[in-house]
Amino acid sequence: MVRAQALLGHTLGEVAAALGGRIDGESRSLKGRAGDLVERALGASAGSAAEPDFPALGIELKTIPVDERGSVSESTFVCTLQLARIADERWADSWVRRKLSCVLWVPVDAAPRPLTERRIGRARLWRPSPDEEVALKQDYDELAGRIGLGEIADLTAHTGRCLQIRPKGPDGSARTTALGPAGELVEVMPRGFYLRSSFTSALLQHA
Amino acid sequence: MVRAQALLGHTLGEVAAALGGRIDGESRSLKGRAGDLVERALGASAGSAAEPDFPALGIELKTIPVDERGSVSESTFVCTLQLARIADERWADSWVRRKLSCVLWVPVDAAPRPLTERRIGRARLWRPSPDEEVALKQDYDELAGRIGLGEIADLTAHTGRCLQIRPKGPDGSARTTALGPAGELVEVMPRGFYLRSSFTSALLQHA
DNA sequence: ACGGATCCATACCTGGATCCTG
DNA sequence: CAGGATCCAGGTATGGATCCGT
Repeated sequence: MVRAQALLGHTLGEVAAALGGRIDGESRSLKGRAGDLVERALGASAGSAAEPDFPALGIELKTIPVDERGSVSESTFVCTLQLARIADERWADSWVRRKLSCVLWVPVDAAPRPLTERRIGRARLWRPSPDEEVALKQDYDELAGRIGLGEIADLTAHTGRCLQIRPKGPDGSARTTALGPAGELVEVMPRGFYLRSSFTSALLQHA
Repeated sequence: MVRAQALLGHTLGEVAAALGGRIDGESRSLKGRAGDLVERALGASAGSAAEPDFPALGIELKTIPVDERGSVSESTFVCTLQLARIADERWADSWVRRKLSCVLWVPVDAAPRPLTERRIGRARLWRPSPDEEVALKQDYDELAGRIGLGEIADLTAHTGRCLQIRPKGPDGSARTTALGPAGELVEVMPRGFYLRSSFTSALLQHA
C-alpha cells in the first residue's frame, strides 16, 4: 500500500522513465501497457498463471480507467471462461470469486491524451462487501446456469447486472469447443467474465 | 521429392541465401537451424503441433547429420514422452509409430565446419520395413512397460536397441510429474524418444 | 562414444486491458 | 454507449536438433 500510494499523482511517463521503459505508439497498441507498468512498479509477479499478482498476500492488482469525476470508463476483465469446468464449479469455488476476493484497484486517468501524460489516482484495497458478493453470486449463478444448459452460443453481454460475459480472444475468428443444448459439441468464440463499469464505479466511491 | 532432390549437393549457406535467411553464430547456437531451413525450403508447415510436417501427405521431415561415409553421427529425436498417456497407449496407436510411419530423411554433412558450408545429401522417403517395425515395437513395448511399472525415474538411455529414452528439456533442472512404483507422484526430468544412430545409419544404407 | 544436458525458433496460451462501429 | 472485436507482452510448450563431459 505504501508503494501504491507513492504512485499517486505521478504520470505513467514518469513511472516508465523511472523503470527504464517506454510507452510509445498508437493508443490501440498500448491497451495493456498501463497494467504491465504498474505491475512492475509495485513488484507484482508479472505473467504468472493461476495465481494472484501478489501470491504471498493473495492480492490481485488491477489498473482501472477513470474520468475526472472518478467514473470508470471501461469494463474490467476478470478471467477467462473455462467451459470445461464451469458446469461443475459453484460460486464458492469459482475462479471469478477467487480473483475478486481481494483486489488492489489503481485508478488511471482515462482522458484522451497520450498515455505518458496520464496520471495515477489513489489506490484502494477492496474486498467485496456482503451486498456486492450477493450481487456477483446472483449474476454468476445465472450465467453459469445458462452455460450448463448449453446456451453458451446465445449468451450475450446483456445478461448480468454487475458481471457479464463478453468475447475474449485475438479476433472474431477465434474458436473454442463447448457443449450445446443437446450435449453436442459446438464451436464458439472464447469468452471472459467482465465487471460492468457501473459496478466498479460504485465500489470505488465506497472504498 | 523433386524439391528434395533439387537440394542435393547445395550448401546450407546457399539455401539460406535463396530463402533470404542467415545462419551465423556459435555452433551450439545453431542446433536446430538446419532442420528449420530445410523445412522452409520444402514448404513444410513449420512448428505445427500434433501433425506431420506435410499434413496432406502424412510425411514427417527430418534432417540427419552424416559423415563422409554416410554414417549417422547423432541420435534422432522422435517425440516427447507423454507420461500421462503412455500407460494406456499401445504401439499400434502410439505417437512414436505415427511419427515414424513415413519419414523424409534429408542427410546433412556433419563435418566440423561452418554450417553455411555443409552440403545436403540425397533425400530418402522411408517407411519402416517389417523387420524395422518389429524392432521398434519391441523397444517401445519394453520402454512403455517399464514406465507403466513406475520405473521412469530409473530408466536410462541404455535401454532399447534402436529406440531409447533420453532427457528432453531446456536444462537439467526441468521437471515434470510422473507416477512412481507405488503409484505416488514423482518429479522427473521430461524425456523424449530417440532413434539410435546405428538404426538410422542402417536404414539410410537400405533406402 | 554416448548418455545426459542443453540451445534456438515459433506457436500457443494467459494475463494485461481498451478499441470502435452500428 | 456498450457489446462485440481486438491488440501487446511474456511465459510455456513443442518441434527443430546437437553439444560435451566422463
